[in-house]
Amino acid sequence: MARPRKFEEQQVLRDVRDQFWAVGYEATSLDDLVRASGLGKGSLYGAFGDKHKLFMRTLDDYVTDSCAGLRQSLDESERAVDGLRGFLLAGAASLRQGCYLANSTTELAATDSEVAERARKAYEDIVELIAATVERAQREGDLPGGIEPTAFARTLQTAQQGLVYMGRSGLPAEQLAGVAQDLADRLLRA
Amino acid sequence: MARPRKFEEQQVLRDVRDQFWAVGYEATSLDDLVRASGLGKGSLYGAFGDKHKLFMRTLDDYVTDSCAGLRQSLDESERAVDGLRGFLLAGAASLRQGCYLANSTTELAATDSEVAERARKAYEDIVELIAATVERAQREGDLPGGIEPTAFARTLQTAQQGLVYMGRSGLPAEQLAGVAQDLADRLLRA
DNA sequence: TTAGTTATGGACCGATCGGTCAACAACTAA
DNA sequence: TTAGTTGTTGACCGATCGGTCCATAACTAA
Repeated sequence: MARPRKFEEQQVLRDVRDQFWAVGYEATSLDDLVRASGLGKGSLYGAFGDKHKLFMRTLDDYVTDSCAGLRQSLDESERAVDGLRGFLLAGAASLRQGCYLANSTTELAATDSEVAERARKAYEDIVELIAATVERAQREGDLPGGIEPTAFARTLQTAQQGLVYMGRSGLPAEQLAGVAQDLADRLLRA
Repeated sequence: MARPRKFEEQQVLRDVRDQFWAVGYEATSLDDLVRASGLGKGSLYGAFGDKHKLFMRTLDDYVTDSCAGLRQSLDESERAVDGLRGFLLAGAASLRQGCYLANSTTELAATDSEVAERARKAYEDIVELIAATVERAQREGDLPGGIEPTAFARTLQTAQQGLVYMGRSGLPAEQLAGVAQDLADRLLRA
């Protein structure tokens, strides 16, 4: 290792991610990242590669952490349907900040195939988690057996992303919360 | 007028909008706009002002046209509930391209108050249109009278924006169409 | 101590950014 | 015709972009 790094990698990645998150990928300059991380340009390049590699790293970490958190939240719910409700309501929590993956996908997926592919995989993974929980809710008698789990999981995911977007668009928090309740009530009734 | 303009304003605005739409605001350079419009930089500035003014103009036009189209589509529906269903399904039509307003809002609303304000107004206008159509559907007996029109309009709008986003994220067209049908069936049942 | 290795940080690079401007072209009114 | 006005064009501007490089610092192994 010779000379040791003077920074904590995870902390730097979080700071960099927050900078990208705050203003977007294109609007973030290397100087912004230097300022946010406290590192010099050379260190940033040496440790993480160029701007795009660094960005993809923060996006990967975000997706990994988010999926792990979702899995845990779903598994922790004694009744699966409560987990599904929590998943929906979570979409109304981020407000103006939005979701890092959704913001990045909207900005870049049409022109950046790496981002597009990452998003596709992430949403497929989430659908799998949700679908498994839908099946559990059916076994627990909280959702009709006739529902096709994967298709319904996509419906829930779409509703959740709608909430995320309406929050980003500036819909007032209390109105957004009302929509979230309404959607949960309508989509998760037995 | 002295020397007449050699370009058609509406056509230039559409070309410029399509360029912004294709890659985003920040990723579009003035040279891109010169190329897309066929005009020189000076002409573009003389006619529309700077990059941001030009962008806001295209966004305003898009919102105006979209709202007019929606109003017409809703009014043309013999049964209001069919208009509402059409509104939902329309969210699944744009696919990767997404919605110009939604793309722009996600990219810019957090840092550009003009865009944020424009988006907020647009979505409020749309909620009004939808709410009026919800009331009509109630009078026509296709929706329960107990529903609060404005709140339910926001629920439908949120679901529609979820569809728009999932399309942008790359969800395959046939799956997106399935989600749209599913959402319409679940949210618009009497 | 010394030789070797890696991390640091900012000076520096060519390219490109958004925006300006002056010379010129194309019209109208007198 | 001529004077006045407006539109067009691309050369040009300073600023900033993403990225490189290197002198130096901070360590380890011999």
